[in-house]
Amino acid sequence: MRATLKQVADDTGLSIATVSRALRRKNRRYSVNEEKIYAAARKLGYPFIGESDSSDKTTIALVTEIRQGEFYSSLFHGLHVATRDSQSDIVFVNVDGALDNNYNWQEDPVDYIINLSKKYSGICLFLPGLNKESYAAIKEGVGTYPIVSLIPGKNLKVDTVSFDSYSGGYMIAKHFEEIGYNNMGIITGPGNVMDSSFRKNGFVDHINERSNLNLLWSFEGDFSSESGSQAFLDFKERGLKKIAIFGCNDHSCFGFMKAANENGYKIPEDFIIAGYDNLSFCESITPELTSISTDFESLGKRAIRTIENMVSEKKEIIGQVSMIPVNIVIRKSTKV
Amino acid sequence: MRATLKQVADDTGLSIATVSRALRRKNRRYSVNEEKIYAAARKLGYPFIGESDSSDKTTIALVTEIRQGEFYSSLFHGLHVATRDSQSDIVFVNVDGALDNNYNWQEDPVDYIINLSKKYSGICLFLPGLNKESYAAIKEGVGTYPIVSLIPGKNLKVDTVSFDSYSGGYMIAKHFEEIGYNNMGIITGPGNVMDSSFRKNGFVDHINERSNLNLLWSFEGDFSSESGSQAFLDFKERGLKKIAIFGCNDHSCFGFMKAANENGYKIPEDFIIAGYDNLSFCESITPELTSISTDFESLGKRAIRTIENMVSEKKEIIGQVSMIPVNIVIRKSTKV
DNA sequence: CACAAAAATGAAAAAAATTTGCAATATTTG
DNA sequence: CAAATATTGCAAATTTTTTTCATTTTTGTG
Repeated sequence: MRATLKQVADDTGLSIATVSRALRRKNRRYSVNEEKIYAAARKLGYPFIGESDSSDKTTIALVTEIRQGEFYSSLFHGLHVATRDSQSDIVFVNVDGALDNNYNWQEDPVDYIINLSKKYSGICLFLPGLNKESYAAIKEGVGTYPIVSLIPGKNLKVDTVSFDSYSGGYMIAKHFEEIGYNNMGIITGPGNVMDSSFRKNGFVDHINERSNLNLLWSFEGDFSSESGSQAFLDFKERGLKKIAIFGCNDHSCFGFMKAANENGYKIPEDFIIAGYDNLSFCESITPELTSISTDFESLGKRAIRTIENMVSEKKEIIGQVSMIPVNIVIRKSTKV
Repeated sequence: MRATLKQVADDTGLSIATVSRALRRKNRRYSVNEEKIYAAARKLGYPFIGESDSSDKTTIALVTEIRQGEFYSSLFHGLHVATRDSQSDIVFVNVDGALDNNYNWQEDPVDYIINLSKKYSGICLFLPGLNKESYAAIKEGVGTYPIVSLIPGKNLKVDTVSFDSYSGGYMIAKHFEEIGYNNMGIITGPGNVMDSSFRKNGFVDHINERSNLNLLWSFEGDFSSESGSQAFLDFKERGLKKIAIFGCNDHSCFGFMKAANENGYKIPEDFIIAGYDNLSFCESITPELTSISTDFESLGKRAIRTIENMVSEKKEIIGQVSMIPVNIVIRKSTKV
């Protein structure tokens, strides 16, 4: 039910007239009753002047499961900065407790997301592990409403703006080749996370394209530092040396490097290694870690521009994909 | 001006009646006109059913300058988790571009924050570097409205919920003493950031309390990894050895340790070191870094409970301070 | 402490906004 | 292609909000 002045009046014990006057007044006076009225109006959801975010700015929601780690800050920061010279504001919305530690969904957030479309002018989804069926259901639910996923996927029904993870993996393999390594290894990420697969595929595909390159070792990790340490134990057990290792994210590499260091291995003598994400810690570790850097501001700008275009044009072209290029930052961990 | 159906009708070119029916319909039909109506209603800020956040949940705004780094993710995550078993929802609001790199304010966000009080039921401020006068102006502007600062300060006019940073610094000094170090050093943070001063004061005060303890070295840093490296150069130049160093945040320590490592210094043989924040990298560095761990979930819970109490009780006790205890996590960097 | 001026309040009238009944069109379905 | 269904605009009916006016409360001053 829509909130009316009468409800606010009943809630505060004041008359409708008083409430009306207080809420429509231009400058607040911060008297006890006025505060009471404001509080009740907020509680009951009564729309009052000054509530609307001024101007013609549209509001875009970034829907994500807020987790810890530098990565999420970078994402928020990038999107936030991207709004500075655009017509849009951005709000961060959490899909609560929906992902477990293995990046699988516990509860289906489809209905929740569909409902958000009533409130905001556009939606950016950043939900790794959300499956194809859920995307389809969301698209079905919102119709031509502007919605963009920031996670790469195959044949998704929604538009996608994401980093060119495939090229990232590819660039690492190419870099390894250029500095003279033919034998390579990989620590993969969670199999159900699309982004992780793309990174891996780009790397593996370049190796397969060249007859002189070999993938000698592969370890299935989960993006955690611990899995990097486990990867090292496996690596050590197999007696591998002198190979070039691609860790599908920086954290895996940190765990791997630390375990290697504790076991007396030396970089680049015993192996070289490169990661993905270019976290700030890449520069704080010894040797500094080569990594793929992603520009969240570009990602944010493109995502917001895509949504703004959808708002104004209402074209029905589904499944458009925008790739944001990534860069390789070469540091000492791959300097021979 | 408050938005009316007529405005939405004019904007869409449909009649008032049609707009009324579309917006009050229970299940959406996603026809072209209906989408048009929804879009216009959102744009003009017309309040429609399904827009209000259901239930009786109050919405609390966390006002911060979104920056990169694990720290901010932890803060968001902690506050988000804290809302799970409370009556409140939380929204993250950015005060745009207001802090420069030296943690000084460029534009005064006071008016903006005061305006937010119309929209949300309570406000958490996390704005390091905001000065006393600004806090006073905000308090003046919002009256008895529930507002809490998450940054410690001296004699602030607003309630504060913050980590017990002073004790954190104190605990480090005590730990150093217990493991047999009498000579100590400190890398401080930005002088205008209160939290940084408290950490330092706790550390220094413990040293001053004991006649056998000496503060041999102090370096003024700015919380960055680079300043940690600079600190090392200064440390090396002075020929100091065998002292216990407190870096006022983990990043300073990372920079310091890396520079030390590159210069052939060994930990714990040449010095021992402890940081503050307990970032995940503390476990990825060799040796693992002793640090003060802060529980953002507790901070969030307390902050939210404080605001909820203020909403319901409306008591006028200003300047209450809640301290959230911190813990020392002892790792190899201080194991002798 | 009395007294005037200013501000706040509620009841009810006036104005404005929203919903609904109805008939005319448009679209879909068999 | 006709029947059924859905959409739309106009105008009447209803609901909500604002304003007017009289009364009460608060504030400021001698």
